[in-house]
Amino acid sequence: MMKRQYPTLAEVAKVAGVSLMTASRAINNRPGVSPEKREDILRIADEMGYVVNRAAQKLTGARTRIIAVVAELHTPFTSDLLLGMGAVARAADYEMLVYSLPVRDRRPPGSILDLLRQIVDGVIVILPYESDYLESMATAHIPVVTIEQGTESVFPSVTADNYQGGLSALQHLIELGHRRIAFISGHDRLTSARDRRRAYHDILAQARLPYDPDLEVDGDFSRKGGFEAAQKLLALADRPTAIFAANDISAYGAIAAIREAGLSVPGDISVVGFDDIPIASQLHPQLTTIRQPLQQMARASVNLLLALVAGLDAPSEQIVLPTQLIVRESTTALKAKRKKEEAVKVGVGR
Amino acid sequence: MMKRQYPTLAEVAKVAGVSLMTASRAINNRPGVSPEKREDILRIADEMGYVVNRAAQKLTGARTRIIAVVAELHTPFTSDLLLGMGAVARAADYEMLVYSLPVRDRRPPGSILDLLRQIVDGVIVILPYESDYLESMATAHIPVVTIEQGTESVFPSVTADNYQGGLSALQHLIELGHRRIAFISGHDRLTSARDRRRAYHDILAQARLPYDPDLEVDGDFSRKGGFEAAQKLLALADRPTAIFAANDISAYGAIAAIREAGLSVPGDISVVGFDDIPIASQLHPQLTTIRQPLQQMARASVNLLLALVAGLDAPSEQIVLPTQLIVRESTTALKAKRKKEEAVKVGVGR
DNA sequence: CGGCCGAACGTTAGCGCTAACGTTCTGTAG
DNA sequence: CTACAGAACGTTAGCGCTAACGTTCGGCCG
Repeated sequence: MMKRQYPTLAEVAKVAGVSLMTASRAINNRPGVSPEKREDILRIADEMGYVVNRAAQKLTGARTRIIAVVAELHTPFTSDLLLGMGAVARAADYEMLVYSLPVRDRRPPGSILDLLRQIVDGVIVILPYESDYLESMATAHIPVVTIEQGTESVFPSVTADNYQGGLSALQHLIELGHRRIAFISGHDRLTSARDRRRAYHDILAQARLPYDPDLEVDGDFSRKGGFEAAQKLLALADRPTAIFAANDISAYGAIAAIREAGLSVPGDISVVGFDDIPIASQLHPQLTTIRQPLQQMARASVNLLLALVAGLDAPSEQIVLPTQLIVRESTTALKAKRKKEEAVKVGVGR
Repeated sequence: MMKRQYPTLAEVAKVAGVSLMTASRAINNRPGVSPEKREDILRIADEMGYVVNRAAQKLTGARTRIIAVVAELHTPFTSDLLLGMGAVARAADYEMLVYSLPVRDRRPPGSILDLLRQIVDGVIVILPYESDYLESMATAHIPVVTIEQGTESVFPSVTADNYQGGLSALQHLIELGHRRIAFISGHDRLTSARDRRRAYHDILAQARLPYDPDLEVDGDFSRKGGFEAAQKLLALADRPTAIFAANDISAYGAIAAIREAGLSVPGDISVVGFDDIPIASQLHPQLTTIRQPLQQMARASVNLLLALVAGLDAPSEQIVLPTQLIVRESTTALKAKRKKEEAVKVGVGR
């Protein structure tokens, strides 16, 4: 269908009165062409509306200057991450394509890499959860960088420091005087959720606070989950004075439950989230949370990938980027009176 | 780099003891091969891990069974739309790639189509606003379907019926007895925003309600814009009893402002949004709104595109899909007393 | 002034595939 | 028994490009 619309390199070369190869060199900015001729060719190519055919390019084994990102599109941050990656890629004169992974697809899309490697030079895989098919990807002979795969990844990876972020969030609550701190967890399927939970356990130990299994409730990373988890926490005889929710969404669910119970945030209960989703600074109360370094993750992953593409044998690097505590309205110091009570009851931390 | 890892068709053919072309026919499910041989070849190809090289395929002018979607990734619904499109495409044995348009990029990405046509069989363009570069796309010789481009599109297009949706929303308010209805608008840059505004003007005329310019305030499609718009409306001497916000986000902004002013929704003021974003059914109050037929839009656009790809000369079809009024908690009938007052003041509508 | 070197170009082969046309062979009509 | 149609296969050319070699030619050295 519709042929002969775009000129080929051969046609450009003919018009320019040079050989095909000279035109190729000129266009790909390679040595072996005199400056005048190069300029000539480029001008003519432009006038003729020449566009390289990447399919042909790829077929010969050359780079196409396209990268791909494989991601579950509606996961909280993917769109921000992708936007960042696109910008970084474009700045490096690369184009970026996205493959949208079907939601919770059971089938390994290892074949997706088989497809992509025929088109692009490298792939970034955003897989928030551990997956069997990561291994199936190892056989696809194309540079791969993973995001959010934790430190066990076979590929070079970039990830936010979920563990340190969790520590900061909890440290913040402890500094505000809280001793009875609950944790609303996410799916353990997610590497990030596990790291945040680990931070919770470790900080208790570190601050010499007792671990109460009643204070750890599953929140499913969802608003509903957070809501129900908070209800369970509020029903406890000795309810917590602060809650660390594994993500912002469930934090807001918890806040809704707390308010519905006639209590206030942060007056009665302080709440810290994780992620710093955009509305965290707009919804009331503005949420104290942990910000993920999305822009840095985007930049790091693309740069890492491009290095691999360029053949720089970057060792299987694991880049972990720092998170940041953002203090807003949803947390406050434990009231003096209750603080004293707590101190008596629990014993003074560290 | 890394060559000779995947077998080529020629190798498969050799192992199967047939010619290259016979193997090609077998794999592409074309006539001219005996059933036994076909089965044989397919089995061997599978065992050898053969994967068609789409770059080579495309180079010969054949279909690659890949489509692309060009979209601004973080626009409200794109992710839902894309998910739906991906599912439909996969069901038709097509793969789908996404090109993430830089946010409010001034540069025409017409060149993007030049890139994509070398790789895919057709493109869906999601452009919520009118754009000059749509025309620049007309020259790319590849099937294109647009979404949300309104009826002036040069390409076959699929869109939600924003006008009818606006009418339903306002009709709902009128049926509840409201006469003094405000409109919080979006950017006029967006086709959808313009259609919703038009519905507002038309319904006033239709219901013989007076048009009061004070009741039409820009809300920018954002939470903040909705918040500020509502503040202006509340400051009016004769404030509205109902608000139609051009999208859910600004509706929630408006609700926040109303509550901050010590009024209740829907007790004092009813609010209708547009879009039915996921949290509209979760946030308090659950929002009465207009649902966009995203799944249908996804299905229609992909099917339309695949028809074009198949060469069926679908005329430049403009598909407009119906929206749906979802009544939840944010609207209620105007209180009898006030209703009477209003009736006297304004005159009875239609 | 011959020889040699390197920059500037050209030619050839082939990436993996398919369209288009050849070839072979079997069955059947005349 | 010949002719011939049609299914089942094979061969050839070429899609647009680049790697890997040729070729040419001006300049510089001994």
